[in-house]
Amino acid sequence: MRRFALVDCNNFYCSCERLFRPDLKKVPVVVLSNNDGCIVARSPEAKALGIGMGVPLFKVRDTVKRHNVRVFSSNYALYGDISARVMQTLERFSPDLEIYSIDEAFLDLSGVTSPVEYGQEIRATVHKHVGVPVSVGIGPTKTLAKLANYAAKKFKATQGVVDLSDPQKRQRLLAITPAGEVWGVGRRLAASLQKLGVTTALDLARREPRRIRRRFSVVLERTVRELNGESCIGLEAMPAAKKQIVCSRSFGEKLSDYGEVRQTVCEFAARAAEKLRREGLLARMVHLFIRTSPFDGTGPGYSNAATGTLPCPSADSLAILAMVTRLFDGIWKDGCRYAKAGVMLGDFCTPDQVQPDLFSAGTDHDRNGKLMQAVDAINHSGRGKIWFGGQRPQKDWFMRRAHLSPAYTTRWESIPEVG
DNA sequence: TCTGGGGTCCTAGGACCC
DNA sequence: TCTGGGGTCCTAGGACCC
Repeated sequence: MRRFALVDCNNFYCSCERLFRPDLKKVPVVVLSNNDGCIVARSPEAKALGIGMGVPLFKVRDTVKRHNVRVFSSNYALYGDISARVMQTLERFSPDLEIYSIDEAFLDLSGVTSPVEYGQEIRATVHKHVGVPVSVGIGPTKTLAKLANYAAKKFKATQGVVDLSDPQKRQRLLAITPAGEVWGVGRRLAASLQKLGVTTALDLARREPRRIRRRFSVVLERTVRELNGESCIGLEAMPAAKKQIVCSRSFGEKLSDYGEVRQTVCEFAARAAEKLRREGLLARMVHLFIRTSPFDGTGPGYSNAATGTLPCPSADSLAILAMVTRLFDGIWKDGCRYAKAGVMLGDFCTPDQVQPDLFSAGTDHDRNGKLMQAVDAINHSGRGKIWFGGQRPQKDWFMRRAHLSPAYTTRWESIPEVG
């Protein structure tokens, strides 16, 4: 029988912050989204205080103050590095591993004879080598492994490992799990299902897959089958090639000045182009959007976007910047308080798939490839040493990060000392 | 005062083809 | 009265995930 495990770090960002701060054990900790906007991770103590996931910080200020909740800005340099260490450790436990997100991975455990003990070993090893707590869910399908992981986190008695290979055990858990907790069932679907009298995961599992397909979609049909132990979603050990790259951000403060917003979108364009080159891809499609805040009652609301096609697929910052400034002039409107903008690249191909322009000598990629390599190499050692005309070098106001922890593992100056 | 960012997949409908 | 059938490609929008 096939057997999948889902290994998921517990409150990952909070656990990372605690790694070098033993004094934060047992106290409530939260981590914020970009711009210090919303709460995106909570320690168990913070959850117990009733602080919800995704809640804007300003709405829980009182609770934070009253219970001395420790607040951190998101520190992706730290989380990315810790994540890589966790994944490296997991690789020892299965040759087939799919890194599903920054804090979770699916493992193929098909040959393993005592999965629960194996799960415990995984937990202990990650804790010893990296120091963050993980939970392990095991099942014959990915959806069931996900559900097992949910149970492993929710019920203390499981000691962080749950195996749902046994159908009876499976049924007992499904019966007490709300349908909305199932992987692939979001808020909207949960509400629609409710109307059909489907409230628990077991209700969903007992529906006729064909009818679910007709009423909803093939995606939900697969979910139903997976809940019944029929594996429909395989392990993807090779990360799929990206289909789009986005660089977008809310501004640290509202901007109304043409020049300032223009510089900012150029900055996004340059970052997106950098990501594109790191993937080794060329883009044909360039998309730009700007908008005011939907929560801002003080000015006129405005949101607009434009898409352009490059004459020749490119990863050249200069070509992409030129396109973005052209698009920008097409959608700019005076007198608005802009809150957010973003650049999206898409319609990718690889350099060997490019059809060169009949009337020009070589592509942008040929002409500027070396220049881009040099720029990336220089900027790699610390952001913002070289930038293009129009682009805005990063400034303090660009993003609020008032509660940032040190980059303990990725900057020499920030390595903790033991006295 | 203060509300994240980066992705994927599926479906329906229109344009167009023979 | 009554005007086909089968197919592809593209886009926008919706839903989901972390």
